[in-house]
Amino acid sequence: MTERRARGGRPARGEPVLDRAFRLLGCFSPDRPTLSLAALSELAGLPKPTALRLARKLVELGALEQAESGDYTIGLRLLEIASLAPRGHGLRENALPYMEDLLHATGQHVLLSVREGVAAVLVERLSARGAHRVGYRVGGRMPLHSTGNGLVLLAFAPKRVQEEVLAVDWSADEENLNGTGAELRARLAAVRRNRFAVSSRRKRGVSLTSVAAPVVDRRKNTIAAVSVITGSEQVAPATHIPAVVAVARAISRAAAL
Amino acid sequence: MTERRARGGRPARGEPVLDRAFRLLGCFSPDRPTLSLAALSELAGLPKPTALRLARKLVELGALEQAESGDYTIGLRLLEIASLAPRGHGLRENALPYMEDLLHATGQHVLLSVREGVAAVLVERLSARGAHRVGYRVGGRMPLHSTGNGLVLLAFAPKRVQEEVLAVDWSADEENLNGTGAELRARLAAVRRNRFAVSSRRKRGVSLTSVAAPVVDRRKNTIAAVSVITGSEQVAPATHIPAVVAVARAISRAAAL
DNA sequence: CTCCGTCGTTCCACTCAATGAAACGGGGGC
DNA sequence: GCCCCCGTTTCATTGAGTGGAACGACGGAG
Repeated sequence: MTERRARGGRPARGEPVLDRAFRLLGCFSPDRPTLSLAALSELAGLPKPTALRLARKLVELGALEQAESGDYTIGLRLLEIASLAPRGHGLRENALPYMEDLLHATGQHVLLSVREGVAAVLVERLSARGAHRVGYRVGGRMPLHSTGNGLVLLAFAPKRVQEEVLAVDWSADEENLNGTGAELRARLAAVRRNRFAVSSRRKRGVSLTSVAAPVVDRRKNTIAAVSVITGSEQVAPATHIPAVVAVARAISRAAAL
Repeated sequence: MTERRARGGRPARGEPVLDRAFRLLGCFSPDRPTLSLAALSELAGLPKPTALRLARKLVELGALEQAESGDYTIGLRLLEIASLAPRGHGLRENALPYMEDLLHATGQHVLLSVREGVAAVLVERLSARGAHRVGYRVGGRMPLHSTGNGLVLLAFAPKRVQEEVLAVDWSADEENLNGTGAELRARLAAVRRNRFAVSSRRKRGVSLTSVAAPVVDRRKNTIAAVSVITGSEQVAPATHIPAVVAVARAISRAAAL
């Protein structure tokens, strides 16, 4: 009689818990640093009870934190763990003093980034007092084809990665002033020859110029890139090339230990 | 005939996957930034096949990375996610310029930390050229009872937390020069009254003095602590009190936005 | 005041994703 | 040759994970 309908039961195609958990974590972004349960469940595409259960466990583990309002935030535990990433804080630790030198000697911003797939991830940023506000955020991603750091990382990346980036037509990218296809290819060759890159890009009207150089490990593999960013109205960017190259070498030596 | 023995089957008491995954991540430490599968399985107390399966999934998700040697490392993806923690990089972003001022104006190291349970977690550290090497690592933990930052965070923490710390007998702690029980209690009262803390501790023979002050939010809740660390042979630490207090207020204002 | 929408939450019958003992192949030391 | 430890694959077993439904609380609109 009591016509019992199937209640719950597994999802059509089961998806590993870990994938879902990291999808939850991935829902946060600079624009959305805090999220309600409903938003989380919506963004991650998970049923509410599932999102709740996962979020609670993540809070218990310290990966998330919960404000009094009930909204969720990324937790400190993740920072503790992430600070052990050799390509992150490990690298940063060695590079920081040299980056400070570079900041005082040159431009408005000094950036340190590493390649992750077909993007550059910003590991550290130092900014001079009263520098132009830039959109670059530590932990954020930037394109490989239209930034100084990106060009360096791309030029010394495996062929496979280069082809993947070159296959895309970037001509619609407003910020990109580095050309596409053959043009970009020539640029990369130049970067390999000179062992530095100079690149301009347009950001909300103003054009910014970056000078970048590779950081290498013992075996001369490029592991990161340092760059100085200056506004176009400043002194000729070429002035900074020797300083950037020198600092990149210094960091390479410090990181080789 | 083919005497089939039960193969595998669930563990005696099933343990959530997420707990295990984070246990794996928690196995890494400053001394052990890279781990082999065997080490991972050993440290996390997981059967080898289970450790392998989890580690592989974490690599797929970017939470771990694998060197050519096969050893595992913390991955960059975690840094990307962690950089969205409001109490981590969010706070840091606002504090950094003021911390630089403080560094140039005063001591050897400038520290920014927040409380996580009964420990202080270091969110940022700036060090002067040629400063004493200190064991403090960004992302690392320090005790609440024996550091300047710790005392500030403890003094303004909920009663519950204070009692938990006070209940422990710290007299065996070699580094602690702040006393225990009633002594420590009096110290905390003083910190609340003065709104700054001065604390010394012994580190490998040399004694270091830190001057710390609270960073507060709009509602005057203490959310972090800034401190300057100087070697004992330097100028009187008290000299730095006004600077530290002023910078703490500046950061409070900047973080209130 | 009532109504309605949305939010976080609990319940629980249903399964498949997760499990780990066993067995395997390969490399390094002795 | 032998042994030992490493990472890996296999597969019978089962409880951890699941989500539709239902609930109480809050708040804004009527």
